[in-house]
Amino acid sequence: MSEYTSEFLTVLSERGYIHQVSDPKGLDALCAKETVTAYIGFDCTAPSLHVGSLVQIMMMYWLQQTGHRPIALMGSGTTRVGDPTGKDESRKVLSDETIEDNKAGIRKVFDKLLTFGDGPTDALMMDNADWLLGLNYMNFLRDIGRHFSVNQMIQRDSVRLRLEREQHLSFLEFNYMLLQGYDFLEIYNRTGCRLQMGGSDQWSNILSGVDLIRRKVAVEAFALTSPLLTTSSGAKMGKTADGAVWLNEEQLSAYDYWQYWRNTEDADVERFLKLFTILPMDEIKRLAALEGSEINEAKKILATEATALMHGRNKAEEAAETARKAFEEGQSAEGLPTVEIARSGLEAGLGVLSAFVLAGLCASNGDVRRNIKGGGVRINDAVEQDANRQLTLDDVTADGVVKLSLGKKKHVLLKPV
RNA sequence: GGAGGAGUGCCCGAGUGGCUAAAGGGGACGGACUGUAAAUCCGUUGGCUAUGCCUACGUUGGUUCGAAUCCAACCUCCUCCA
Repeated sequence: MSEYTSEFLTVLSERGYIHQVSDPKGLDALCAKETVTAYIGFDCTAPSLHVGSLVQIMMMYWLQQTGHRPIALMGSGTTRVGDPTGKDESRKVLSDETIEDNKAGIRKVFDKLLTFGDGPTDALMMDNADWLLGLNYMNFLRDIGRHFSVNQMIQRDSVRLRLEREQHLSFLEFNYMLLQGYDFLEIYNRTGCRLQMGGSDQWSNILSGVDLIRRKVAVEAFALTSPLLTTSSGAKMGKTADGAVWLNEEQLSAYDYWQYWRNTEDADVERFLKLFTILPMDEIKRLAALEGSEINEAKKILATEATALMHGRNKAEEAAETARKAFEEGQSAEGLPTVEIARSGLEAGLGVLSAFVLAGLCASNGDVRRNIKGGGVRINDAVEQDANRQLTLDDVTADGVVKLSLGKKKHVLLKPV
C-alpha cells in the first residue's frame, strides 16, 4: 500500500505519517477526486499542546497544503468528562474556566500552521462541547447507542486486552468510543467531513465513528492514524527534565525549543526532518546522508526549520545564532534566556544558591549544592565550587549580565535592573 | 451485598517495631569520553537560616521510650462471588 495517486496520501506516506488507514484505496480515490474535509480532536487538558501532538498538527498542515480542508476539534466537552484512556487514575478535575483558558492557548498553535476562513480549503475550528454538553442520555442511547454492538465493542483491542487480562474496565471508559464516534457523526452532519485522523492509540475510537456514520447515514467514512512516536532509544517524545516540550512560547521559549531539536539523537534525524519540517524530500535525503559529526549540520537545520514553523523564521534564526555563539564561540550571547533581578539585590550580595534557583536552573538550594559538588555549576564560565559564594556587581560582565550555567547546555543570564 | 487483596519517594518495587530520608531497578540531573548525539563508566537523586532541624511511607486517631512497620476507624483502588 505504498503507492498512492492522491497528492495528500503520497506526501503523508513518504514522510512517514501513516500507521494505519481503514480503506487506503477508497480514501486515495476520494482524495484524488475531490476536496476532502478531515478532522483531528485535541483535549484541553493543558494550556498548550506539546511535541507529542505535533505529528497530528503536521498532518493537518499537509492536508491543507495538498488542497483539502482541515478541522481542528477542541475537545472541551470530552475534557470535562476526563479521558479515562490514560492509566493514571489521578487526573485532575478541571474547572470550566481552566478548560476555556487551555482551549485559548491551544488554538494559537493552529493559527500558525493553518489558514482559517470560509473558503473551500480554509480550516475550521470546532468544539465538541457544543453538542456533547446538552446531550440527553435517553435520546443518546436510543439514537446512537442502538447502533453500537457490544459484541463488536468487546472485540476491539483496547477492550479485549483489558478483559483478557481480567483488568478493570469502567463503563465510562467503555462509553468513550461512543462519544468519540458521535463526534465524528456530528461533524460529518455539520460539514460533510469523512476522514478522522489521530495517533495510533485512537484507532479503535476512530473506527467506531466510521461504523456509526455508515449505520446512521450510509456513508463511507475513513480512519487514518499516525505512528506513536518514540526516540530511537525508546523514550517517549516530548519529555525532558523540565517536563513536556510545549509548543507555545509562554510555556517554552523559542531558544529552548530550538535546543530540544538540536539535541535529537543521530538515528532520529531523518525521521524527524520528514515529520517536523516542511523541507523538500530531496533536501532531507541529502541531509540524511551526512555521517559522523557532519550530522550536526543536519540537526541544526532540523532545529531551525522546526522552530521556524512554531515561532517564526526570525525567532528561529535568533535561537540558532544564540546557540552558535554560546556553544561554538563560548560567548554569553544576548539571546540566552534572561532573568531580571533588582540591582539593589546584587549590591547587597546574592548567594549562588539563591541565584540558581531564581534563574530556574535548579529546583532547590540543595539541588544547587549537589550540582556544585558534581562540578556542574559555572558563573561567567568559571566553575564555582563554593556554595557560600556571593554574587555582587563585580560579577556583572561587560555585557551587563551575570552568566549562570548548569552543565554544558543550560545557561541563563541574570540581568540587574 | 459478601469474601479477599492493595495503597511506600518522579515511576516501579523491597521493607513488617529502633541500625530507615527508607534496599534494588528505571527515569532524571551532574561529571568523564565525544560531535550540544548514542553507547559506556563515575557521581547525585526530600526541604531548610545545615556538624543540627523539619517534613515524608493513603487519612485520622491510638499502643509504645520508639512505628512505614502493631491496633482502630475512615478514604481510595483492585480481584472474585452475588
